[in-house]
Amino acid sequence: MLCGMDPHLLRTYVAVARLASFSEAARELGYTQSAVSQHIAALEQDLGAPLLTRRPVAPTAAGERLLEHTGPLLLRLDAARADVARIAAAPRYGLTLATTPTALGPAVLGALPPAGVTLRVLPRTEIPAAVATGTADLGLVDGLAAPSDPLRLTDVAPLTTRGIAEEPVSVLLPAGHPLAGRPGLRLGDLRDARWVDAPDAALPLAQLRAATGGGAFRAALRYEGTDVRTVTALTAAGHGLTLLPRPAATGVPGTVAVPLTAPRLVHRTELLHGGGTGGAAADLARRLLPAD
Amino acid sequence: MLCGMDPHLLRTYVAVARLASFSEAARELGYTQSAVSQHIAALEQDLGAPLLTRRPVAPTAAGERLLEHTGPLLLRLDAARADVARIAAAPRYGLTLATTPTALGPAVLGALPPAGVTLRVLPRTEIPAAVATGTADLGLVDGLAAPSDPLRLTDVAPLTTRGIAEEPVSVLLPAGHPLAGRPGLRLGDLRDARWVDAPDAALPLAQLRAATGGGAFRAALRYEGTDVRTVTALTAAGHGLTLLPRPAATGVPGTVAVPLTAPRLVHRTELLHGGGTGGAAADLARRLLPAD
DNA sequence: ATGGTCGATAAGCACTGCTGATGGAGTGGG
DNA sequence: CCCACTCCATCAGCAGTGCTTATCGACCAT
Repeated sequence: MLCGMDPHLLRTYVAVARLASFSEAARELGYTQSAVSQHIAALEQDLGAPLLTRRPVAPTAAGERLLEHTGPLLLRLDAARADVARIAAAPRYGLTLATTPTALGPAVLGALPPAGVTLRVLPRTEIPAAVATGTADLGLVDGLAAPSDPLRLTDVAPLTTRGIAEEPVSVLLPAGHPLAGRPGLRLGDLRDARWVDAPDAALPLAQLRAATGGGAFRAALRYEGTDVRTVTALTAAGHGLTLLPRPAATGVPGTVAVPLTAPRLVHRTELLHGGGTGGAAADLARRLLPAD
Repeated sequence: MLCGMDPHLLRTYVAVARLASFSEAARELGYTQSAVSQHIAALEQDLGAPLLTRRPVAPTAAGERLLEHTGPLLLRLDAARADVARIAAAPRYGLTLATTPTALGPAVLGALPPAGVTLRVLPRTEIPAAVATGTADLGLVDGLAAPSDPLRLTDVAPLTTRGIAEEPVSVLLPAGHPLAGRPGLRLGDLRDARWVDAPDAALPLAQLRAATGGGAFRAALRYEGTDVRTVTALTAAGHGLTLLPRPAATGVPGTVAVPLTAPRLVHRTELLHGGGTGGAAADLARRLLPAD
């Protein structure tokens, strides 16, 4: 029998689940349909439970559960391979920095070397994975947190993480908004506000909810993408408020940025990198760290 | 060639690294020494770097790095298998609850059903693993945290985690200690104190360091074990102070428990369980949750 | 020298895991 | 109603894998 929980089997399983088809998965993976069928059968026998319904092909309850595991699992596997391989490989010249759009503050931009850096803007959740698998040499993640509290990141691999900046948080309002004149806003003032939920371009409402213990924030509009400009334009046009770090919120035409005063939250930026203490990546990492 | 990053290969690798011997590892795994040699060779070729020095057998830099990955990786694999298999398996009667010694407060003890529960006291770090792999149905982990902050647990698998209690933290002092008369203690008062570091029987000093941003606490004695009684006895005998949740610290003969007033930290207890919402485990979980 | 231990390597072989072919079940069209 | 088509399961066959046994070279202690 095929041996239990082989990564190969898991990969074909996720492919089958994703494509909802044995034959399609076989084509994608370069196997025969027969082989895929045998892979799934092996997995099901090994785990003692059917994972997929056939006709239509869809995950069973057990299969759903397995799918929740496979993602992190395969990711960690790739991360491990990449991490070890990185030690052996010749140090690349040219550095890739994965970042969220709002993490790129003036401090970071100032510290970048004059040439040889590739910036890659990614959704928040993909950055640890990118650093772990070596897709990027360094990562910048930001988010809402209580002052001096670290961010809560999914750990895909043993990564080093260090806070490099904390900035005030601002609420971005359209110029004519009734609250636009205030010197500061408490979250209670915004109980009835409508928000633009742009988790990968601004600060995610989900983090606001988590940090404050879960008031309901009504999202008028959801924006999926990484372009801050678009989101501020949406706010200016009255589609809803946006939460941004202060540097990113100031000076946007047609809007007013008002500091969020309560609860006490900060926009925190953290630097992620793999283990090595040598090489261009570590150099840049040191330059990004606050002086100490 | 043996295919890359097979769990089999990883397992033999960790065995070899742990035993520092190919032949020993072969014996333990039920292979031939030859097979083990081939496994390691396959891994090294796949990763493109030597992982072990021979004679003496010890991990290289790359090997050390790999070892950091293998633990969580293999754990997650077992967790996934166990989690999926659990759905299929007939629900066991008899419930296992993995817990730290200090997490067993009166609230928990009161909620336990009259019979059919196995308690298993484990080191803090092993509890998530035990729950994930199904060694235990439920887990109780405790630690120091800022009020209403969740604990920072290593995520081995998608586990549900809920806070079930927060209690004050006390410093346990021997009866004659100069500070024993105080109504409350600030951490600054204890700058020069000697501690008993008993990470698995009391509250770990490491967490105190992490929560306060890293003053140095001098450990006079380190205790590795899970018996609270022994640790309180050590403190009574003057070997150093101990940090305990208040319920566990009160009424210990020969000692005085003084609340820690600053920084504002609490002893937080969290309940861990796997996914299912049915079965005896979920019932107990519901009874342990605070009324809401 | 020499016996003993350790890991690397070669040769051989059983069996795994693939392919290709066939079968049964469901589906849509004429 | 039947036929053609698609999909997955199953079977047989075969190449290649990964194991074992056997041997070798290196190192160590006696």
